[in-house]
Amino acid sequence: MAGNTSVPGATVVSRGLALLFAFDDAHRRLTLSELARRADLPLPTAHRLVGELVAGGALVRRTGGEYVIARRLWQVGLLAPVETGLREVAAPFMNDLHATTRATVHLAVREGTEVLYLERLSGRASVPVVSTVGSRLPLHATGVGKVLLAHAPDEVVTQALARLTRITPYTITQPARLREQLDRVRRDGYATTVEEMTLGACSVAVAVPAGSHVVAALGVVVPSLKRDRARLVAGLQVAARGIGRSLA
Amino acid sequence: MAGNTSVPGATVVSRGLALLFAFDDAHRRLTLSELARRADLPLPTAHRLVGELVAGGALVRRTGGEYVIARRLWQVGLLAPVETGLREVAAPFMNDLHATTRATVHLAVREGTEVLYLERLSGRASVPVVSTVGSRLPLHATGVGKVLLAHAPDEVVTQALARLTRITPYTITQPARLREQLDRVRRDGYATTVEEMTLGACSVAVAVPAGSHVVAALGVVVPSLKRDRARLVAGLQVAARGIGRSLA
DNA sequence: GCCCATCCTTTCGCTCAGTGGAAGGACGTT
DNA sequence: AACGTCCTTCCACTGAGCGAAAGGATGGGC
Repeated sequence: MAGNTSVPGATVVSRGLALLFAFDDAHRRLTLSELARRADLPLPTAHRLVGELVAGGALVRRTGGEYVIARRLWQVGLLAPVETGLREVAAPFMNDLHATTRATVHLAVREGTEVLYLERLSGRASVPVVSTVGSRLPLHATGVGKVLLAHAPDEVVTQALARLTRITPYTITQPARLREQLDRVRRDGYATTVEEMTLGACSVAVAVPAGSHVVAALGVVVPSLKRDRARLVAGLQVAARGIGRSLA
Repeated sequence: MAGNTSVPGATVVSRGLALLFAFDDAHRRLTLSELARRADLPLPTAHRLVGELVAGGALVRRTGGEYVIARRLWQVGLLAPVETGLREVAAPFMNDLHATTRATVHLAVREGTEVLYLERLSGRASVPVVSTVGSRLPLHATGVGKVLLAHAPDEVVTQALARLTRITPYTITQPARLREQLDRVRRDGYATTVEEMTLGACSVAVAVPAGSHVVAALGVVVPSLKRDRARLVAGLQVAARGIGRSLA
């Protein structure tokens, strides 16, 4: 009378991956029951699969019973061809920008309706920065996100405008106001945010062109825009144009 | 009369992972049959599992039939806690070093009898550099490797000396000669290589201390050591000491 | 002390997902 | 036309995977 009632179409592989993909930037350590919940698996099943993932070197169990992604998976993940050319070309320009501004410098691309951070150079730690390389954030609340959205197909813009999540009191949640800002971004050639993602952090970003297309966005995070917005914009544009030229 | 003859102790999960771990720095793109060979699986089995890995977003099939690690796995891999504290602390010091030397700068730790590269800042591209972040190389043929070996337990040294693979004509393959060099590394406080890993590339490296232990190595790669060995050693030692102090 | 919650672990019999030999197809080389 | 290598599909057998249920372990509230 016993037996299984497993969801049809769910292979062991897909379940194993569901467990791995249960981790994200906000959940780098998960307990067994959290994993089971997030991967939508019965606890005993999760228990066995997680055990196998640990045995296979994909996860590590820490003292305390929390699981984290193993070093081995880090090594394998780094083999993925994620905008390799772009990142290589951008690196020296980002270094220069970082050296002259001392700000946090970001390189990001659009992935659906989110920004995907490809590269980051941390500035003096006084400014809080939430983004991490590999992490994704909504397009409407970040400088690089606004730039990417301003150059995205209409379809994407519509989709993004439909769900303007409030993150701080300053996050723009009115579609009309964001539309207006996107127009301004296209006209002025740069985007800004003022504490829309993180309190105490402002940002400036510009588009990285390749031919006539925009392939990425380059941005900096600073404590305030009052003083040197113009200088930052100029620096960013020099770097972005440099990257664009090197890509051609 | 048909049936299976699957290897005992091999779960689906372990096989899936074997397929993922079939990728390495020298094999970032693999065909189905290469995958099957490297993971030691029958072709039809590999075919099905790889299909599931693709469906699950862990692999991507490129036009031409080659598989590569998917972007999604890159994102998950980056969540692994791989010497996070060390890398964060080291970043600004590495930036400074990179700015003053214009050389390729490396941060690495020992993993068994290999060097694991944690961080890299590329210099002017004229010098060939094989290491990548996340990649591993033998300890005896790299600057950072020699430093790490010089401060490794005897057991590890013995193991490493037992297999001194020749990589270039200048690779040190005589145990006695390497032992002598390791003594010198401990005495002088730095290691060098001269085209022992890559023709046309030399390196200098120093230990990163944390308290009385060595936790990592910091190195630079340059086209030649003739001119500015002393300057490089000085720069490296300042940076390494800075990192060590910040870690305490 | 006792209860209840939440976590993790193990057991166990059913059954279907996983298995891989065999066969077939696509392409290129000799 | 005969061989090589690659990829794909088929299919009958079966043991690997399944998860409800039960059993521990721990911690907090009263």
